Amino acid sequence: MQTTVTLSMVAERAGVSAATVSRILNNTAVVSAAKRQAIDDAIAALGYVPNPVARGLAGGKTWSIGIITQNLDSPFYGASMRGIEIELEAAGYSALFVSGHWHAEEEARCVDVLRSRRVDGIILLTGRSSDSSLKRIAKQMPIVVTGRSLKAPQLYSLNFDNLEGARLATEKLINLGHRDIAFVGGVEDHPDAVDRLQGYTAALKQYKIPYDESLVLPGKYIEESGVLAIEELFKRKRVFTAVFSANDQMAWGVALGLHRRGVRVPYDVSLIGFDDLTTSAYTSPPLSTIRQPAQEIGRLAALSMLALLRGERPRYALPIPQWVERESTSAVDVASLR
Amino acid sequence: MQTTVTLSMVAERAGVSAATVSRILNNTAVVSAAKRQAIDDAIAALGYVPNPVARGLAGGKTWSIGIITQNLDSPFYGASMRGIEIELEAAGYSALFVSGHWHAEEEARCVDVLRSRRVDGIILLTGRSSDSSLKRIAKQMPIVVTGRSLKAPQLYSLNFDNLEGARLATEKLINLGHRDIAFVGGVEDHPDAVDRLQGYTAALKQYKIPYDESLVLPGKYIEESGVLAIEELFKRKRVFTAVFSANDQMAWGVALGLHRRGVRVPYDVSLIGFDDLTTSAYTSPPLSTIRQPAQEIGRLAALSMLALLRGERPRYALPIPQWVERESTSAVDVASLR
DNA sequence: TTCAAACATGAAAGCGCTTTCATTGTAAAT
DNA sequence: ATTTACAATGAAAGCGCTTTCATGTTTGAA
Repeated sequence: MQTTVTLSMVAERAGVSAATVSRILNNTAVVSAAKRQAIDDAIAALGYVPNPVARGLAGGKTWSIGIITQNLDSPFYGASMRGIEIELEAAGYSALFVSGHWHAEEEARCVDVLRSRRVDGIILLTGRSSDSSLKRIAKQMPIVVTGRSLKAPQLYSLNFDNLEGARLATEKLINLGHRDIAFVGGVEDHPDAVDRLQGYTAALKQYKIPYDESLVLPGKYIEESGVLAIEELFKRKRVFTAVFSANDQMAWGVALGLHRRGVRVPYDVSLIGFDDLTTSAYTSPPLSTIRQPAQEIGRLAALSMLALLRGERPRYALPIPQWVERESTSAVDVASLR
Repeated sequence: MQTTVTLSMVAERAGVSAATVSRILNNTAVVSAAKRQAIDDAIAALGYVPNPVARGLAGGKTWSIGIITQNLDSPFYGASMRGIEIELEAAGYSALFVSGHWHAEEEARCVDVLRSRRVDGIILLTGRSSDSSLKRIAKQMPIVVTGRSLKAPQLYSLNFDNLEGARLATEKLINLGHRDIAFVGGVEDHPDAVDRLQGYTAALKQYKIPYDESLVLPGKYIEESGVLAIEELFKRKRVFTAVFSANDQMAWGVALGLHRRGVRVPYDVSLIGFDDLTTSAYTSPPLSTIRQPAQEIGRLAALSMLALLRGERPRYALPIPQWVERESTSAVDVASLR
């Protein structure tokens, strides 16, 4: 702190002007090889590190980008954040994480905070804000959003095919002989929750299995919802041989609910989740699920932002949903049908 | 962006000088009530928001504090980050999260990044850096660390009593009649892992149970380690009726390893973890564990930092370890001893 | 060889704010 | 009434960097 090396000190030592040093730092003009060498030497000798705060003020760029995540402590978003960090750091940017807690209002405040911090762009991980408000933000700075499809200048969206993922999950269950498949849904007004429910019904229709409302349970994407869903299901006395949970966290809860009732997974009931969180490979039994590559989503979001920042149009797309078979699913055992 | 309101615009509208506005903003001098009112009005009318970047340059404070966590996607650190976010935001600070991945070297780089970003302070969550290097950092800016006990000016440490926690866990098992208690340890050169092993041996000694090396397994604090530990244990053919895992994540792996061998928790073997991650309440069966309040740790770390920043000496202490009984532990069943 | 065009570089003006320093005006002290 | 000491405020100098703008040099075409 006391001995902070500034650009002008570098300039002086190299015998050039501050402007020239800046030019080299930002690669913003041609500089003679001799001076370039002198400057590089001076930088090395002094151990100079540019001050991002000053750069921010002068150049208007802060080299920081804001990430609005929904929960800092969600396993899913954690992985995405990691992916973002990896790519952003490699590019010399810093990430400013703030969380919106599934609240459009709070999200708006997050945007304000980030804007006041003069971030160069915003990445919104599956937010609640309206499409139009996102477009408005995009008028001021680049923004990339996940969890929806949207087109606008300076705005890029990365959407996972939730419908297809859910369809695939249901289809797998059907192919294993299941007909009475319960569905535990996600937070109702999330687009992804809607898509997953649609995927479920699409598969049913595809295989000519009648849709039965009594097999569909509401959920909030947290473990507790899974437990409650099973309780409700038993209360309804509806026979089922399989459960498709709209995310892994709820599936863990479902497993517990089943366990409490003495129902064995997968012998009595098959269970499939959605997301493929790390932990899902280590539950007892390990959970079959649909892989949604959280970290990859983060990486691609960051890469897209970087492209936007360069003025390019990103060309990234998320991988397609993948079925991960583990030990929570098995062919339906006709004998054990209650 | 195009219409960014600056301090001088406020000053002009209020008919005062920029200096006076600044003084009010920072509460750094007495200003007559009339002007204060005029300025407040102008700020409201214009919707002025101070630019932290400019403030950072001019005042030397960036109102941001750096958080070095080990993994952005760890359930434990996630909760701590959340706690930090809550307190910091309330105080008008922003958090800059970077992760060190249990690498002293990487941690040092993180410190450099944060320093170059001119953060006002650093919170290090259970890092690998040496005590002396932390003290060196403390000479430049305030720092609070968790996971160790250390005293120095501008440095505050928040340590959880891992030894007592582990002793407590082991004691509970002993009180349930267990004598052959396996221990799955954490990353060897972590102070907390060392403490937890010591807690385990302390309880053994306290109850006059001989320490048996063949019951002690190495681990890396990740799920996989738990699975491997059980495999190793069976390979060793050592009888055991309980397992104490040095963290919850590994305990989940232990549960799976046991499940694979057809061993039932808690009927055949009792299992206890450490941390009390949210998910542990929803495993099948729910995991008994020692509660380490991750979010509270984060909150207290942030609060301590805020105190340090004010030039005060923090007076916070972590809660003592708490036993959380769920369904993975039971009294030893003499009949089922193999 | 000459002149315009292209190039390399420095001086200086900010970016939006804080903070010293100097200057008022005013109340207290003589 | 006059001096003295503050209290309130403004002018201006930065904080460390980027970016015009202007200037002196080259270069290449005529």
